[in-house]
Amino acid sequence: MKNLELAKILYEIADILEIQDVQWKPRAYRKAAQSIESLNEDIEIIYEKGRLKALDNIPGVGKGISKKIAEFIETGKIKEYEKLRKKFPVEFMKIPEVGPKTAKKLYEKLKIKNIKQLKEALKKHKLRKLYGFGEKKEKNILEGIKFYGSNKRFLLGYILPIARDIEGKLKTLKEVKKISISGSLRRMKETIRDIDILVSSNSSRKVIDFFTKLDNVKKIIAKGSTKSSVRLKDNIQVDIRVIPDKSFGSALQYFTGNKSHNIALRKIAIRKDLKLSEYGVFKGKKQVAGSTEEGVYKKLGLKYIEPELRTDGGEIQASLKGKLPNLVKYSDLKGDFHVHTNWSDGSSSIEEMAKSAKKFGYQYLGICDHAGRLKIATCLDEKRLLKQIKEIEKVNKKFSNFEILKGAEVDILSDGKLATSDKILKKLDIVSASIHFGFKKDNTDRILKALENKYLNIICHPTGRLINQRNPYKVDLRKVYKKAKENNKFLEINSYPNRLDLSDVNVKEAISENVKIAISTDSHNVNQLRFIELGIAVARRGWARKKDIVNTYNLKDIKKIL
DNA sequence: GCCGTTTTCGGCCCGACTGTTTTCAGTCG
Repeated sequence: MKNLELAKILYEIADILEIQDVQWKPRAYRKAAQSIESLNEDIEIIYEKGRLKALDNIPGVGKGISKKIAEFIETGKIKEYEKLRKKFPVEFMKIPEVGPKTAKKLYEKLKIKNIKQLKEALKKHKLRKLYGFGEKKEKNILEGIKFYGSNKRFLLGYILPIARDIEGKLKTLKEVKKISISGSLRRMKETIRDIDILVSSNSSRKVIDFFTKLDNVKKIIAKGSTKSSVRLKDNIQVDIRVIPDKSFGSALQYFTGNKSHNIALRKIAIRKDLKLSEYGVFKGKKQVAGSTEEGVYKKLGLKYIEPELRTDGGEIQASLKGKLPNLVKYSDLKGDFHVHTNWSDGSSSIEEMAKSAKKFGYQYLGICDHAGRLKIATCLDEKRLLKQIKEIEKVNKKFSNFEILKGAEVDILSDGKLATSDKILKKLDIVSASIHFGFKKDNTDRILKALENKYLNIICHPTGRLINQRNPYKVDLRKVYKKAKENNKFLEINSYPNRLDLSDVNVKEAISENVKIAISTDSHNVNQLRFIELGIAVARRGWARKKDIVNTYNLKDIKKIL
């Protein structure tokens, strides 16, 4: 699967074009890149099935970019990109604080070609000589380099399809008896360092040979008779381990982890005069469990623990006492509350989004385009919002057993007021509100004030963090939980891969305060509806039950509640 | 380079914040 590799190239083309002060194209390339990294399907398969026309159908991809994608799939390269990357170092703009103008100056005025040279130049204070550069800027760029260098984890949402693709290919081998993704990926951790795959088989060599020859492998790091590691072209490491079938359960348990969960289990085994390893549960030399995970937990006197809970964060005690939560299931959701359309910064139409949501098996879809007066992301002003309400009413007539909920994602202004007037909000089925600026302040009072608005339903991405990019703003969540509970408001788990906000830890706190949670994707095109599983995973990692999640309610009930 | 609310040509994200050159350039969301 080459989706991520291709997306990275398109992002880099955008950066270089921006350095050259090319108008509009950077935007187009970035939009296409975003769209491609969100795809669930292998871009090569899309091309194989539908050629250029199918590529052109991807939101944000048109005549020009689809040709470049085809070139990439057929030759492994994009000529234009190869040409561009010779003109400017592609890495510079990935450093926070370094934008197109700075990147250009570094290269043209100081002849700096890579990050190593940039570090040296910073040490020698060479940047100070440039117009507009001072002490602070120098310090900020240094910190930016540090951040960029330490940022080696991949986002769950973009890794899952790649891992499942590999899993699917391995499954076609007749030598593969059982197979599972394991490690942090199976625990659905928000970021992933590598992909771990576990296979049971009697002919491990054949499995490993096949694995190391997968078409996207860039480098074989290690290859033995039972395990192997490779690096894919998009730099993700994949580890495979092949074990005998009778040990599949215990190995899956072991390789799923996490480490301290495993240590705790082994201690329990010792107390019971048993031994637990990846090969099984043993009484003396006799294997007494290990072919299934359930069997392993049972033998240790534990109720089965879902992978998402395995953090040694109280799940083992809960399991011993039979007090594990009945977690919300991936199939429990009846709708999505927060998606965008081409009325604001999304790229699919209202009808396209609704059709896809219905195909997803949903009963409802909340369209919450940006609304306000700030004009960020082509916000809807009140006039256009009213017009969109009319349009949704019209589109709704085309559906049965499904309803588009009229909504908006309204900006929370600096004083905590909402950017759209109550008169308009009153007409909506669902009102979401978000902080989109002022991240450096303490935003507690601002959110508390917003929670007082009588038409508000949901606070979106309540902490504002962006994984690997931006820390959460200051906010006293305990006060937010309390007020949300009092005023009957919901807090969002935003499922977008780099948000996952609230986080698992926050969710656990919130539901212990009896706050209801809304899981939404914040989709900007039809392909992003799939992100919902990331949000559900966060909920599960936060011990949420079905009743804690409002979009497990059916259409009739949710309309009443809203 | 993409796309279509009215548009197949002509729009497309603008304001906050930071740091520095003290009046605005650059970055970010």
